[in-house]
Amino acid sequence: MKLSECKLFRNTRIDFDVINVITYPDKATIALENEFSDNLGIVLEGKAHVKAYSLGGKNFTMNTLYPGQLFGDVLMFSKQNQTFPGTIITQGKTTIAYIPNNEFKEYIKHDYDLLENFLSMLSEKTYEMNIKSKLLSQDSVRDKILFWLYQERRTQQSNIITLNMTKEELANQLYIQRPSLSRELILMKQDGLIDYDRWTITIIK
Amino acid sequence: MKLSECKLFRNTRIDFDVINVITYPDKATIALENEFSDNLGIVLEGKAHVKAYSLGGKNFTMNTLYPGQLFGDVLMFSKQNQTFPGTIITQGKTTIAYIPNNEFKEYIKHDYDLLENFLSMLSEKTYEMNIKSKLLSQDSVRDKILFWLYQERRTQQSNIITLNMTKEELANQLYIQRPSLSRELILMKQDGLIDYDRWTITIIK
DNA sequence: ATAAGTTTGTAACCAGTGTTACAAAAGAGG
DNA sequence: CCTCTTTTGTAACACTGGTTACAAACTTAT
Repeated sequence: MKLSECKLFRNTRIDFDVINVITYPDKATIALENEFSDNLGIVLEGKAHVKAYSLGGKNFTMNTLYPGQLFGDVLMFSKQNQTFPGTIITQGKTTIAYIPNNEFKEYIKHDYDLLENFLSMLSEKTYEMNIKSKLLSQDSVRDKILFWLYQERRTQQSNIITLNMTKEELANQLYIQRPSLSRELILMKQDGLIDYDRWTITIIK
Repeated sequence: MKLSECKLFRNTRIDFDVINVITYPDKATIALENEFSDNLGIVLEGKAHVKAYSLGGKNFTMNTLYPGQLFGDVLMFSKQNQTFPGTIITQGKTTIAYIPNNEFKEYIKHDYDLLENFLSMLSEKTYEMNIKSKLLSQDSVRDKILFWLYQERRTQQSNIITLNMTKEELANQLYIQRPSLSRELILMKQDGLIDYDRWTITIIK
């Protein structure tokens, strides 16, 4: 993805030539949990996980950054000297563009479209996190599955939910264990709530 | 709290006379989950809970809004027609100021201090939510307590954590049950990790 | 078609925590 | 000082869901 194609720069007139771009190999650590940030990062190619460690020692993925998405955005304007909530690790060869915070703040002062794009992306990030909190707050495995299904029904506009991932990955997204997911899907099928196969889950009622 | 004292308006020159202010009684519902928003809301007096219902039927408090804090901010700039993540309910007599989205967007275009304040508040909200996600991701009651204690140690700058709430409220904040909290605190005391009484918890190691 | 690798289903076990109910302690008010 | 209310401790129980391990089904490559 080119910088000019990023949502952040839609309708804007930034001189992209001066922006620093770095390509990382797989599994590269590009920012550490609790580290400070001087730059806005924009993922151009590949993807990166934001991982944090729970006190029990398990690490969990807080967020996955795909091309066009930002990191360091939340830290740029918070006045309390905050730090990265998790370690950012590339998944496969990944290209990142960096813009120093002070430069970006100048851009934003003089380009209202850039500002609107930035605000919009920040808001959507916050919204996503809201949804994640809600998911985590569901208190049984079944409720987590249902919550996820209802979300997907809205975005996929269908009762037949297509899984674009393995059950293992789905379990990760739901912050539950794979056998627990398996067990509960079977029970839900028995209860007539859903039907499912390898690639889809159908919401019956 | 006066509008002029709100963090949002620090160093700004807004004409506060034109802003609509409403005072609600206790337990008033001022916004519904999944409702759209046309206004930025600013809490001036009292407080309000943002509550959502889990599928199991339990309601849980996602967030509490205190004087100076905003709601509807995340919805104003998100382009995907998003809605309130929870129902907003006053706790005690509560005063709210409203600014229509389109007006606020005009203000922000022409007042960089207002913009910086807004961005800063939005970022801090996102940061808070990050912390909440991390808390929810801790996988045992003990880890949740420890996570909370470590957070508090940072903000209170002391190993002696002052509770400004009952154990019941603390349990709510940690999304666990009060007897579970009680039980685990006793075990942690036995294990020599903490000491505690009604008003404080002391981190020993 | 066969073999190897991956994904999913299945079962048994049990630790952790929600639930409930009651007792004890602390605080508030007269 | 006594009573009433709120907060906290305590105990027993049930049950969800994590854990582990293995089998079955499905993919993929040769």
